[in-house]
Amino acid sequence: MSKRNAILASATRLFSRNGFQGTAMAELSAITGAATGTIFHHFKNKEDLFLNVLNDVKECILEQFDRHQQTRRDQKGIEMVEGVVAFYLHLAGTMEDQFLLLHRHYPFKMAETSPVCRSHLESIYTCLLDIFEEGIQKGIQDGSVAVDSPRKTAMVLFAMVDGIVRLNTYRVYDAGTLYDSLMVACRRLLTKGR
Amino acid sequence: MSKRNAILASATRLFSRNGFQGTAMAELSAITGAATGTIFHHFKNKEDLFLNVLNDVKECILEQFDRHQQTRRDQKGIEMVEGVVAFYLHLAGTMEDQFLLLHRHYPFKMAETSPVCRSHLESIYTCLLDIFEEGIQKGIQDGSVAVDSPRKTAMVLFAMVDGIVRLNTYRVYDAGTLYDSLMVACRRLLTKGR
DNA sequence: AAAAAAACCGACCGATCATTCGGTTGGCTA
DNA sequence: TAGCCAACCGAATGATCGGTCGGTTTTTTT
Repeated sequence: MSKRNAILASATRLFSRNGFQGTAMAELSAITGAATGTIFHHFKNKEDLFLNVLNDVKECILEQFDRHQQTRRDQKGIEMVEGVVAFYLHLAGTMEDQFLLLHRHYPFKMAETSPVCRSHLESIYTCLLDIFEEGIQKGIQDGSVAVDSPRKTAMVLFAMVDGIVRLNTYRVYDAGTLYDSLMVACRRLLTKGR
Repeated sequence: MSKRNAILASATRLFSRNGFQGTAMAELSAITGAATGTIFHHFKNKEDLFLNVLNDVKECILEQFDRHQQTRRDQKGIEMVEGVVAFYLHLAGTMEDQFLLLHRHYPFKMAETSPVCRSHLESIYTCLLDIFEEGIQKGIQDGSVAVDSPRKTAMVLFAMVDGIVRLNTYRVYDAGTLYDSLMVACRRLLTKGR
C-alpha cells in the first residue's frame, strides 16, 4: 500500500474514533510511519486530509449500495426496502469507522463553511434516501406498500434505521438484539395492516 | 446569576456547539467575564466542568419529563406515547443545546472511562425509555397498542424519534416538515391496523 | 546515464492550550 | 476590630498542536 493510502486509512480510523480536533498529525505520523512533512506533502492541511477521507467514505458507501441495488431489480417493493434496511445494518457492522464518522457532529458543522464537505454529505444522504424511496415507490405500484408520501416515509424510515445504528455504536444500549424488532417495525411502517 | 452559574450556562452552549476539545477555557473566560482562575476555582478541571454541565442537562431533562408525565395519568396508552413523542420534539426545539450535547459522540466516549459520565447518560436514557415503555404497557392493557415486546418497541420508537431530531439539528434535511409523518409512523408502529 | 520530478524526512516555529499560583477583594463571624 | 475564608483575578508556564522548510532519497523521464 502506498504511503498516501496508508495515511488515508489510518486517518479514517482516527477521525472516526477521536474526532477532528482529537486527531493529532503527530499521532497519525507515528502510526503510519510517515513523517509529518510527508503527510503535508500529500494533503495541503488537516482539513484537506479530512475532506479526502470523507470523499473515500462517500465513494465506498455509494459503490456498496449501487452494487447491492443491482441484485435487487426483480423483487417486490417491500422486499427491496427490507433488503436495503438489512444491508444498511450489515454495512454498519463491517464499515464501523465510516458510519461512526457520519454520526459525529463535526462533518456537518464543517459542511456549513466548506462546500466540498457539504457536497460529499449531500451525495451520501441523497443516495440513501433515493434508494429507500425507490423501494417505497415500487411497493406502492405493486401493492406491497401503502403510505401517503414516499419521500417523507423514506426519511422517517431512514431516521429509524440510522437511529438504531447510532445508539448501537454509541453503546447506549445493545441494539444487536434489536434487529428483529426493527424489521417488524419497518414492515408495519410500510403496510396498512391486514 | 452567580458567576458559577454563568460559567455553567455558557459552557453548556460551547460544549454543545463546539465540542469538548473545541471549547477553550480562554473563550469561556472571555464570554462569561470570569477569569480563568475563577473557572478553575469552581471546577477542578475541564472534565469536571463538563461533568457538571452534563449533570445539569440530566436534571433538567428528567424534571421536564417528570412534570409532563404527571399531567398524563388518565390517558389511553397510545395517547400517552404520542404525547411523549410530541413533547420530545417540542423539547428538542426549546432545549436545542442540551439535545445537541447528547447527540455528540464525546460524552459517550468519556462514559467508557468516567463512571460519573456513564451514570448521567444512563439516567437520561433509562428515564426516556421507561416513559416510552410505560405508555406502551398501558396501551397493551387498554387495547390501544398491540406489539410483541414493549421494551424493544420502546427502543425502536425512541431511535426513530431521536433519529429525526438528530437529522434535523445536523441539518441533513429539514425535519420540521416531517413531524406529521413521524406521528403517523408512530401510530402505525404501535397498532395492528384495522 | 543524466536530469527532472515526486516522495519523503524530521528538526523547527509560532500559536494555542489547560492549568497553576501568588495575590486581592468583600462579606461573615468572634 | 481582627481574623477568616470563599470568590475572584490574570500573568506566567510547560506541553502540545498544525504547519513549514531545507534537504535527501527514490522514481520516472529523456
